[in-house]
Amino acid sequence: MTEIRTRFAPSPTGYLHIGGARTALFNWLLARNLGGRFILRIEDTDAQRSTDESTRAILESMEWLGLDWDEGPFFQSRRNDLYLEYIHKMVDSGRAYWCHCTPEELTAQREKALKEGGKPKYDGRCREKGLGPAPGAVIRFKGPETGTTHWDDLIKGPVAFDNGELDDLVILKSDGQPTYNMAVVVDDVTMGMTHVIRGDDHVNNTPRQILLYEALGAPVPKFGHVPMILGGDKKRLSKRHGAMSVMAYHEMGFLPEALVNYLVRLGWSCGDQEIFTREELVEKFSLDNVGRSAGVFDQEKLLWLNAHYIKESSPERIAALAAPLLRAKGLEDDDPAYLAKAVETLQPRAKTIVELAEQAEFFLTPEIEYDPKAAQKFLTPDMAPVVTDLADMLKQLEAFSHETLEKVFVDLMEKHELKLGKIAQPVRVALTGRTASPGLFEIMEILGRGRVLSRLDKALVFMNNPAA
RNA sequence: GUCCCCAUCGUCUAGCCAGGUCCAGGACACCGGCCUUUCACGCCGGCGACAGGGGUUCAAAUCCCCUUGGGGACGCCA
Repeated sequence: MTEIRTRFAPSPTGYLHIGGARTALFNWLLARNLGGRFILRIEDTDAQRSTDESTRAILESMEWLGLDWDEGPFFQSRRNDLYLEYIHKMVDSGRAYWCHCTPEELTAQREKALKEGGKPKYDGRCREKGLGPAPGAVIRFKGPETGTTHWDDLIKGPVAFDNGELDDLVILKSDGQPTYNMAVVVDDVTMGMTHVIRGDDHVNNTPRQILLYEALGAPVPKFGHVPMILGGDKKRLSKRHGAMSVMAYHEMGFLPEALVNYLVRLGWSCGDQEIFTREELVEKFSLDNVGRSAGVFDQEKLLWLNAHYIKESSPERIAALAAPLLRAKGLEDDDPAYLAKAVETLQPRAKTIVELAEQAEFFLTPEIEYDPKAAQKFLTPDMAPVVTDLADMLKQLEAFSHETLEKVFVDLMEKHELKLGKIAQPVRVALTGRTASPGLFEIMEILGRGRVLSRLDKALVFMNNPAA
């Protein structure tokens, strides 16, 4: 069997969104699974809406997700001569013709057809006129008026369209640019695509494109249409459902492997398995297990996967990801190992890097700020003697470790006849400013004697004079 | 309006193609419990679905038809 070739062909009219990312992922996975090649093509024939900034954003997103391409990126805007060559070849062979209808006439035609209960399509009035080029003229494909066009969709199975449903689509715009359908077909033919995996919203384009392949005498690739992603209200996913862009998820503190894992499982399955390494994905992916129905994007599940991958990652990696967020708040430490130690205690407690960075603040802040409620409840005058004792005992401690600290607290409990919980919470508030944190002995060991003592001192001041 | 596609717990899904082992399995979320110095993590348990109606068959979540519901497409956008 010859090497398969897949592609991802976004138009640079905005950032790479979740749906596009999944389409790219499926193409990438198919190519990697079958040992084929994955091509990236930028469809920028719409000069009005395409921007370089969008192209950069898309490439950045692809890279962040780890979807590397073997060829490209190719730009349609630089291949105009090629499209023109094919288009004129079709005119010469009688498979296409010039059309002089104005946009106004076409709109009128559509409205008329709609009123009569039909499909709003071009009526083919210029088909047999034998017109030539003219200002404002376009070239249309001369499609068959009878018969059916069908294909065996890799995901949906057999799909058939009546050719009578299709009108003569424009292949060359009046501005001299090819239309999407034409450019795509010429590209997919000349780039040797064997598999075209794209969004469900292209199903209606497929019969038209197949007709173009046939008119060009080119082999028709296999098509696979992946279902759309919907919002919670089952409507097509859009901005009002929340973040759409891949990089927004990056900024919200998601790990790329979490997004990839989530996206691939939205529409594809492999028995009951939920978590996949990239290697497993490449090994196990198959279009056979891609579902046919649309799926609702569920951020809760994405969050769960993200939490999972945060727990699984090395503290060093997570620390490196959180460091910039902390730095932005003016929190930094000369010793990267210190942050890594701190982060390690937070990994089972955070669902996003953003969340984790917030939780890590107390490790770095020079001055603890108390949550007012927490301070009021736990930093009470009656606890001052206990905290004073604790500080004294800590000063005399030889080794400042989890084990020795635990021993200190046991002694403290006995001396004051208090349960651990009674002592732990005030100390926790003193050290972190909050009532919830990683294990007390853990954080004390990491903070070190100096920070712990100064924070206890500050707490004592507060306890003895809560009004101030 | 016309055409195309889809239909299992709230959500993602397994099962469907090769009907019986499915009074339907897993995961997220939710609820309860355990663990515990707090919060998480983890572990255990619970709630919860074959859209409806006809067929075919000894037997249907699985096959066929209809209805309903949902989505998509009907551009000189891609």
